[in-house]
Amino acid sequence: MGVKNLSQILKGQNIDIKEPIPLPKLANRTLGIDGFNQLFQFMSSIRDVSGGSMVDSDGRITSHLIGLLTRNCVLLQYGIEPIYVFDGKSHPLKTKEKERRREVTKVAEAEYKKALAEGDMIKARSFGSRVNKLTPEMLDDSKRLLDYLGIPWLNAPGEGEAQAAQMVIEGKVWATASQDYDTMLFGAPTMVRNLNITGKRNLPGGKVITIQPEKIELFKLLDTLKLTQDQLIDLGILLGTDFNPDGFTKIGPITGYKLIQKYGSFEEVKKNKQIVKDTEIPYEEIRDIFLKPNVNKNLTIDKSKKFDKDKILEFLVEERSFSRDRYINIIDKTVREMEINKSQTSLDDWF
DNA sequence: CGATGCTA
DNA sequence: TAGCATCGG
Repeated sequence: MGVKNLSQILKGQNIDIKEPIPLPKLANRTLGIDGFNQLFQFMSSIRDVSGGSMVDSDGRITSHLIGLLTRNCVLLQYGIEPIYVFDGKSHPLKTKEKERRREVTKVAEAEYKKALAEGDMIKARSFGSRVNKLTPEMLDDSKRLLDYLGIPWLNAPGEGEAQAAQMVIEGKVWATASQDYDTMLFGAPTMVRNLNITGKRNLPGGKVITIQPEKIELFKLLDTLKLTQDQLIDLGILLGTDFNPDGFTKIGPITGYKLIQKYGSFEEVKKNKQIVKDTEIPYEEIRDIFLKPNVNKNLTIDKSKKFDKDKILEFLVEERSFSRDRYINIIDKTVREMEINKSQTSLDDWF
């Protein structure tokens, strides 16, 4: 989850580069979605009362399937075309970050079990949401459901985020749908934030704000921050990325931004700033992860699969204990809306 | 997460 | 009927 703090820099700027974009305005747009990222979001938010995952009658986890079904039905109803991109092999430099995440999961799991044993459901829920493991079976389930939903998916050779960005660059998809700015470091010209969180969201301190999807363009981001793409990447490295998760002590978004503004590049910051001088990181290699990412170029997206109501129901109701009554409405509505979208599109083509 | 139910 | 709580598997 590197360079998350980048948004804090933007808050200090007078220009607001975020452009609100309501879901209907995304009709007929193709969005590249980081599959793993999305599945983890579903895993942590879709839980039972005591903080556990949702499971079918055989004990297999279904949280990710509930999320995929409901989320994508809404997107399809708006005529939005999601494409899921799954991570392939991660870069060796990401090992440390992956170990850190594994450790967080381990601690959360222990605390979760402890809270359950003590009957502290508030605590159990809190820690349970951090126990997220994605098994190969769950990944297979997800791809199977996407097939039945008629949603294309593909396996990236490396980072899913990087592959999605490449596809925006090539014009294969209109934007990446993401929550953090990593995708911008990979050079995606357009991203959509908050695609997932519609409506109201509770903030710490009892405040409630209304969240809506917003479009962010790379050129506006660079213009506003007066940075080049290379400098944006260097700034990311100063703040910490997945490939140097610790960043540098005492360098947060404000200081990091000032340093890049003042010195122009990571090398120059390193020459002049003691803490950076003292910390050994393979910054050239990290740069290359963003500048020459491990991606497939000019790949063809398989759009042959169609939304198949019967297969969805067969899979989820027969195999995974879903209630037909509960989900038939959203499925039928999706079929209806997609028909309307189709007839409108063909009408537009005619005239 | 998003849909639905309950309450004032 | 808006706003919060809870359910779903």
